[in-house]
Amino acid sequence: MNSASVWLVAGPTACGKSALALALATDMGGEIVNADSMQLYSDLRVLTARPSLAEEAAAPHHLFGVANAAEAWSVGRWLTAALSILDEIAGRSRTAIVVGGTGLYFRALTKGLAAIPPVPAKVRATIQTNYDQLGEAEFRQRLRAFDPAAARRIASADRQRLTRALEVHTATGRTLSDWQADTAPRLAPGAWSGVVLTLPRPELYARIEARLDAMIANGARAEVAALMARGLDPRLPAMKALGVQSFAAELTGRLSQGDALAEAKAETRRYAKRQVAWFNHQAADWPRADARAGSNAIANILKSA
RNA sequence: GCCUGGGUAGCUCAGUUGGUAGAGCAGCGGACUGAAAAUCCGCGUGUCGGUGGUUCGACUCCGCCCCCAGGCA
Repeated sequence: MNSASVWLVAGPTACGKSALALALATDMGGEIVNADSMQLYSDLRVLTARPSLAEEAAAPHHLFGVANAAEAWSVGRWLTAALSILDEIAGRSRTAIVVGGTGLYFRALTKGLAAIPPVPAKVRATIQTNYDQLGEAEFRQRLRAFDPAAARRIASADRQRLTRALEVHTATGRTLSDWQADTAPRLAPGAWSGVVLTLPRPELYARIEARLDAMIANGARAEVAALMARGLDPRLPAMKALGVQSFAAELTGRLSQGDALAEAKAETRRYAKRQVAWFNHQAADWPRADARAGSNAIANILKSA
């Protein structure tokens, strides 16, 4: 990347990232790139707190609402799309402001993602069946024969990672550990600067509370009803967006309105906590900034980093 | 004012015949390479309303006081 800058703005949900990104973009004449795994999908604008049409009109926005809930995007797919957009923005000599709460996406950008080819659906299905038949202990035993490092490293009951490891070996003939050891950053180390936004826990939780209340007032329930009416596979990523299951349960009468909202709030708080833990440990070397600081203060941090 | 039932974790509650207490929810800490708003691991956080007494020992028994919910007045 050349002299044009790439700014990465990370932080927990509801801390004010989008508003800040917009302020930075208008101040700098920059363009915003989404780094949020759920704002990728077009179906849940309200529930995923995606920028409004008016906000999107105020500055160029990329990768927001570009996917259909029926599709399953992934870090890899996002990374490819994001890199090509960053390239275009650099071509215009403008500042790219990559904003979102998905830590893994930032990691893929700054530390790389192993170049593992897509695993065929057939292989995945076979491995899932294997897991069901063998049970965790035996499955792990089988994985150990091919990829002892992965078998050792993956925590107990972590089916998702256990099956992924065997899927990769089956599909590529090379172990996941091997692939992962062979990973390089996609953004050159000096070509970007990042900041992690922080907020005191009580303040963050208060904002989450207010945000969920606002979502309800803005039609989140209808959005979930429309999504559920499509009868999509519940395992699709978009179906796992925070609140979808809770409000769907409310629609079928399994949860009361109050309980569904309370559950969605609790899940969002736990998510925010996981994000904070991720950034604290995976992006420990990024500068921090209070999310309430103005865009000027944050722009200065990004410029000097 | 009297009667009854309660006051135990942030909340709702459990606690056998006296041996300093435990569940759910909430919360807290952590892991993290293609589902990552995912997936997973770990942790009870407590003047048992207060105060006297009985006892080697009281959340458990007794007295008094305070608070809450019902009932009678």
